[in-house]
Amino acid sequence: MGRPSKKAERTEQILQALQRCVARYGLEGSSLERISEEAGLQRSLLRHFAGNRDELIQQLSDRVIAQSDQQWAEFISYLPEQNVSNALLDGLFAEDHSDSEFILVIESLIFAAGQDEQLRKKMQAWMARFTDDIKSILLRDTPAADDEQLNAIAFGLVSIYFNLDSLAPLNMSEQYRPSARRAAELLINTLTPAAR
Amino acid sequence: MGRPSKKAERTEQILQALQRCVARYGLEGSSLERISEEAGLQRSLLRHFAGNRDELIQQLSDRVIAQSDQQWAEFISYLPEQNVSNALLDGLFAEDHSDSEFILVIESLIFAAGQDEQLRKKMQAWMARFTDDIKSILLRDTPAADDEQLNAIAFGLVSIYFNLDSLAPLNMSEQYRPSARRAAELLINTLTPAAR
DNA sequence: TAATTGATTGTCAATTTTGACAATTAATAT
DNA sequence: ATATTAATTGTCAAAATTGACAATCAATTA
Repeated sequence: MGRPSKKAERTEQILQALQRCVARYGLEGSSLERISEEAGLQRSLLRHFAGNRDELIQQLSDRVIAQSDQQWAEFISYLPEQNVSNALLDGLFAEDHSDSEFILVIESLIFAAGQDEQLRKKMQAWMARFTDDIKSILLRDTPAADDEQLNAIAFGLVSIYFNLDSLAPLNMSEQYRPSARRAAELLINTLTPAAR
Repeated sequence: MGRPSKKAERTEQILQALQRCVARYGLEGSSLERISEEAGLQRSLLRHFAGNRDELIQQLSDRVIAQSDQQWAEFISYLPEQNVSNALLDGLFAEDHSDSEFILVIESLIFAAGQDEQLRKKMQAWMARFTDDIKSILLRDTPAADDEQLNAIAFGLVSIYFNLDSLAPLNMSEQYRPSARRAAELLINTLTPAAR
């Protein structure tokens, strides 16, 4: 009995606000005041539902990583059996799929990982998963590919993908998107030149 | 007459400290306290020599951009006439040339540009210069190259270069450096496949 | 030596940020 | 209706951050 708990939805509300703030002002720039304003909740409620500052950041990183893993897994599961490289390009560089806010948060977390041992390990593992997954996707079209070359291409794709969204604060993402997509294409085609 | 001014050296001292702090804690995380500690000067002296917070950031961005332009111009001037692409790769991805601190500051500035009109314009121009310069370098080896492809490759190289250093907080730069270099090589070779 | 310029130190108040908790209000079950 | 659970509001103090300025000390020139 008793009043029903809103902890779940409130926490969601708070973490979403935190995510928006981090994408705009960075981790250090996201004061509890700003977050509470963004969430439309009193600052006391942040503490009540989500704990203090450290706990908030902890939860944010867990949440972002989990979200990323889930969306990425979903994306992979929908990839076609053949011609998977094109679908990968679409997924990474289609305008309507892009979520620069999300990537900006990831990058903020990577940056902050320099001062946080735990966070560093989390983000290291995340990054390794990401590149490994791209490698296995690429392997579907070219099972005999050289591993070193796969590493290079996977890293290149991740770089281009990240860099494109990291230009969002400059309002240059859309200007560079075609170049980004084409560069990624060029990279992939070094693996399967016949697929042109 | 009067006591000789140390403004020049002190300002240099302060901006170097600020640069180190920004690379580690980000712009918002670089409090005057931290900067003064890093510089080994009293906080009052920061204000005395370099002004308030906004002026500090202003000067940092001007300084970083000027430094970048100068070093980059120097680098370009030393490039060979032929086989320039290899020299470019060495310059961008040789371990001993790498200056991740510098790139982390650039990235912090790009991020902060989202909330600062002036800074945004500066960094937009900086980015445009950077990619344009890379394009003209690539043109030396392959004067007849397609412009769209050049744009793509230039953006790809910049992305790989940036991304590699942005992994510095994860201690993964060295792990990924060979892949980065090779990916860049693959991209360039799409322009001059004969040069393999 | 005296005057002058500027570095250096120290202090103070205003503002922001954070953490903690008490008091109140709302929703549910018995 | 009442007890219970938890959301919500409000307040307070501690700490951190910043801006401003006064006072002192150091180096130079006339």
